Amino acid sequence: MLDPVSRVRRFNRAVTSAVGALDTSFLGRGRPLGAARVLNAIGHGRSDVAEIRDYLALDSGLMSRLLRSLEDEGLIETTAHADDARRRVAKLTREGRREFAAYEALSNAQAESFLAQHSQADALLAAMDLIASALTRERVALNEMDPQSEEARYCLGEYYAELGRRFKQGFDVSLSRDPDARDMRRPRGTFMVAISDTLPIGCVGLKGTDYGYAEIKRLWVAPAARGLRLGRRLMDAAEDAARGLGITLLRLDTNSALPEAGQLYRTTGWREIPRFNDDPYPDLFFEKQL
Amino acid sequence: MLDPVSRVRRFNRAVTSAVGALDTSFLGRGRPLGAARVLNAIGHGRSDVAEIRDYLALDSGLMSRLLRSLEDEGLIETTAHADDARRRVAKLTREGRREFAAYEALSNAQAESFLAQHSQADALLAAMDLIASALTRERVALNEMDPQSEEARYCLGEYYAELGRRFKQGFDVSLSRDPDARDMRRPRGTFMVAISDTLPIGCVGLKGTDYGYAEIKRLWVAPAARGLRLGRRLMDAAEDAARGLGITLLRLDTNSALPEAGQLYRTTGWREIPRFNDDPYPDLFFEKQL
DNA sequence: AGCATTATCTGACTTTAGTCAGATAATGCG
DNA sequence: CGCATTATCTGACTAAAGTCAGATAATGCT
Repeated sequence: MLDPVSRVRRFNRAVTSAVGALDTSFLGRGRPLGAARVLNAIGHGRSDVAEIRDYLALDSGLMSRLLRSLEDEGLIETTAHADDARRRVAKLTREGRREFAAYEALSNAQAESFLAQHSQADALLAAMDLIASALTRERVALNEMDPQSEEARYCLGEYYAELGRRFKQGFDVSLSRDPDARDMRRPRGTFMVAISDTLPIGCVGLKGTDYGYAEIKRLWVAPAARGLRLGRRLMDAAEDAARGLGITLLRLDTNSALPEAGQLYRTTGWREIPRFNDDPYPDLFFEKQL
Repeated sequence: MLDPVSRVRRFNRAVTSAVGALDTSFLGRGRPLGAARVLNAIGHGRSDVAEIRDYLALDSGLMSRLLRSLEDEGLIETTAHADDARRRVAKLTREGRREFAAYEALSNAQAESFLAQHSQADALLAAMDLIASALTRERVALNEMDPQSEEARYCLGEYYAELGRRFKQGFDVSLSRDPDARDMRRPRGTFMVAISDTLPIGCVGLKGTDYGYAEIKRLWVAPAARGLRLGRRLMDAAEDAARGLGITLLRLDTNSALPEAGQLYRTTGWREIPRFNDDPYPDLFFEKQL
């Protein structure tokens, strides 16, 4: 009744029936679920037929027929791939875009009505983020992105907000040594964002310097994604990128108010060194030889 | 990307594919999903054919055929209902119980492996409870139960633990006037447990006294179920039960460290009165004329 | 008793999903 | 160039799910 396994199974049952209702909504537009799923995959930017087939785990014969039926409806057009005429590329027609928008509106309305029904939406959303992150853990992509991209800026904003909450004295970016975006772009450095199904849930910056080492900056993992060893994955990726750039020495600074960060560094080959900058926030300094 | 609707939709996607995997596990025993679902419904105690059909939303023709195929496999037996020979009642045979147990083992193993894969299981379970409660809110049953039943004792244990956390001085049941279970059984009183799909998520006691009034005791709502107005439902049910028992005056005591409780009482027709007992914990006393 | 209602069953469908063995055409590579 | 490989398509299936119009028998109600 109250053991963890029962609780997981209760969640499964609750969600299965809710998701069932969600699926049937996709049937509200007079189209079989398979065709609707393909249309939506195309609408969400997947154009390569093989990619869609792979994503939706469809047999090639079935896929071909579904594409044909969407073509007959006038919702998509397929053309040969520019580089490889065996492959086909699908895109929405004007009418297909309209139909896709209708599905999007349906999904949005469903999500909105769910939110409207529940007063404690914040707690609910946090719980949903946590579960979604856990379920998609193995599908988290680490993408190199511009430090001024929308995704990167979102992560940094969350990062600063968290520092503000966790430092006794708060956190003001302008007092800190905010790294120049140019130092976190190739060839001087890089910036990586962990994306879980479109949602940014973590980041790390590699900042080039002129002093014979590079710095790790802005390591952040969304609260909903903690415990999934994402911090370690981000650090590994940053170190790999550094090696690729010919960097042999890394440094970073952190604060003892972030014990999980210090713990991560200590267990992954970093050693504590004396202060190497005059930033007012950090009180711990590390170095790692690659 | 980060708006609430996107977050809900991300959760839906994550859970849909996870649930898909769950469904296919039901196919591992050489039986179509429909038949497996019916077998499991019967195994979980649903015996009335009409009830199962309703629960699984099956057409009567389809249902009939699924029952036949399970009968042919020797997993179930159907008999006419004792009171109404038109209705049929299905129950598992010995072999059916064995097969059902195999499905149960599969589900448990799946839940266990999910838990094993995730280090922060406590946070994950709390999030799952919250979501499951929200999704099944309209299906929460208020059952009259013995105050010494397993479900009731679970609720009371959680209730005491929460008082311990929220009272500055902690909470020790033995110092409080722990109501005698007999006073919370008919005809003197009653005890109700809110059950969401097998999980107790709230309770309330109605305690009879010899002083011309009854008391409301042990009103508790699980953290995962707050915000769903369950406290109000429990109170309404307790008041209804009191009316049914011919009780016309209710009293209760509470503590100002539980502001949401005081708020609930004040907005539902209770008025504050002077202390009417010598229990060391409460500092607020209410009364309501029915 | 007579008649409408109800629960289930049966037969005759259709639709959707999925499988599999080739066919066709483009590409990569020695 | 020739041949293996690859991506897609077509035809010929099967299985599962679902629909619908009666048939059958028990029940409720007057």
